[in-house]
Amino acid sequence: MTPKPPEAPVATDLPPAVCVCLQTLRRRADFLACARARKAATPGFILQGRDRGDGEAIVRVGFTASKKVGNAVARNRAKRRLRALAREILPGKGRPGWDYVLVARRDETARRPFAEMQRDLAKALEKVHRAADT
RNA sequence: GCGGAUGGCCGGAUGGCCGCGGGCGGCAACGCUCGAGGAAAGUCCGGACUCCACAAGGCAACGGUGCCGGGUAACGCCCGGCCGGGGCAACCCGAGGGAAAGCGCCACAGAGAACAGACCGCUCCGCAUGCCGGAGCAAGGGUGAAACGGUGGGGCAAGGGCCCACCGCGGAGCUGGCAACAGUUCCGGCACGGCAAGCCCCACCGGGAGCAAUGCCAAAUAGGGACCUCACAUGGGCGGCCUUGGCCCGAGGUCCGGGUCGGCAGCACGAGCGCGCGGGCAACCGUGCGCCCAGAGGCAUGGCCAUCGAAGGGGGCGACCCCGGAACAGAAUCCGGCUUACAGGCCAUCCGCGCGC
Repeated sequence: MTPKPPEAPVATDLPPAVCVCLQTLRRRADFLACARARKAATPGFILQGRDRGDGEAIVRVGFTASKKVGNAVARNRAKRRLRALAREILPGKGRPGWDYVLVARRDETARRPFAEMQRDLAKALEKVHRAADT
C-alpha cells in the first residue's frame, strides 16, 4: 500500500470552470471515422481521435470493447474504467470540436494502475493533436 | 468423535471523496431517493402479451409426451406413491404404455439366436467288434449380453412338464387401495427370448411468428389524391384523319392518406415479495397485515482511498505474527421451470460405526 498524501486527492486538479459537455458517440459511422483518423497506442488502451470540422465546440467520446477483451463482465469493467478516465481528463485536455474513441485491451485495461492510465491518456492526446497540427 | 445421506441458505463488510442511470421536488443552483443475479447465462420446455391465419367440430399428416394420484395459468416442471435395480442404512438411480397387430435387427463366439438345433456327449440294438451302422435323448460340458422355464423328487435303457411339489408365467375370482399396484385362493399347461432411444400401434397434447412483436404522434425532401384560384397564351400528347369542342402535361394555396429520420407507448403493481394464521404428509392453496423492489436504448449500477476481512501460503512449542486478498459471473418485454458454471462457508434433519454415562 503506497501511502498517499491525503490533501492531494486525484480529482481536485481538474479545471473547475470547464463545462463538462461530453457527449457519447452513438453511430457506427462516427466510430469508423475515428478509426480512420489519428491513433495513439498505450499499454492500457488505444486512443483514436479526429476533428469533426463541423464548427460545433462540443467534445464527444466513444468506447469500444470487443469480444477480444473477454466475456461480458470483462468488457463492462473495461468500458467503465475508460469512462471514468474520460470524465477526468477529456474536459481539460480534449479539444473542442473533436471526437475521441477509447479502445479497450484484454486484461491491461482492467489491470493497469489508474494513475498511470491518466498520464497515458494525457500523453496520447498530445500525440494525436500534434499529428493533426503538422 | 469419525464417516456418510438429504434439504435449504449465504456467497465479501463498513465508511469517505468524485461520478453514472431512473424517479420525486425545485425557475434554477441543487436536494432526496432507488439502482444486477442465484444463476441476470444456455435459449431447452411451458405460459402471459401482440400481430397474422382459421374461427363449431371431424379426418389426415407432422411434432411432442408416456407407471399412478395430486399441484399448477401451463409444462417435458414439482410433490406424494407404485414397480424394478443399487446400498448394512439414511437414501439414491430408472424416457418406467404396447413385443400372445405387423415389419425389421440380434455383431463376435457358438451345434443352434426364433415357428429351433446337435459340436463334445449319454443310452439301447445290430453285427463284419470298428475312428462301424441304426434308433432314441437334450439332462451334463462348452459359447454368448441373451440358449426355448428354474430347484428338488419320482420315473426311465438313457432322458425329457413325461408326472408331482414349490417358484416363475398366464387366466379367473376375492380382499385392501381413488389408482398404479399389493396380498391371497382356484384353474391351466409349459404354450409366450431381447430391442419400441429402428419402424410401428395406442392414449393424450399441439395453428404460425415474435417486443427489432405491435400501436400512436410525426419534420425536411421527393412523390400520390381531392378541392379552389390563376394561366388557359405558345408548345406537346389523347380520341384513325381534318375543323370545332373536350381532357391531360403548368404555377400558387388549402386539406387528406401513406410514410423515412426522430419521439412516445408497449416497459415493470406483478400467476409480485415478506411476515403471521388456517388447510394439506407434501408440492401447494386460502386469508390478514405490511412493502414497492433496476428499467437503459452506445446500453447506468463506476473510479480512487481508508478500516476490517474468509480460503490459501510461510514462521513459531504456543498465544500469535507475516504474506495474501475473494468463486461463477453483468439485467434488456415479463413470468414458471429445466440445464450448465461456481472459491469458500453456514444451518437443519437423518443413517452407520466408535467412546462415555
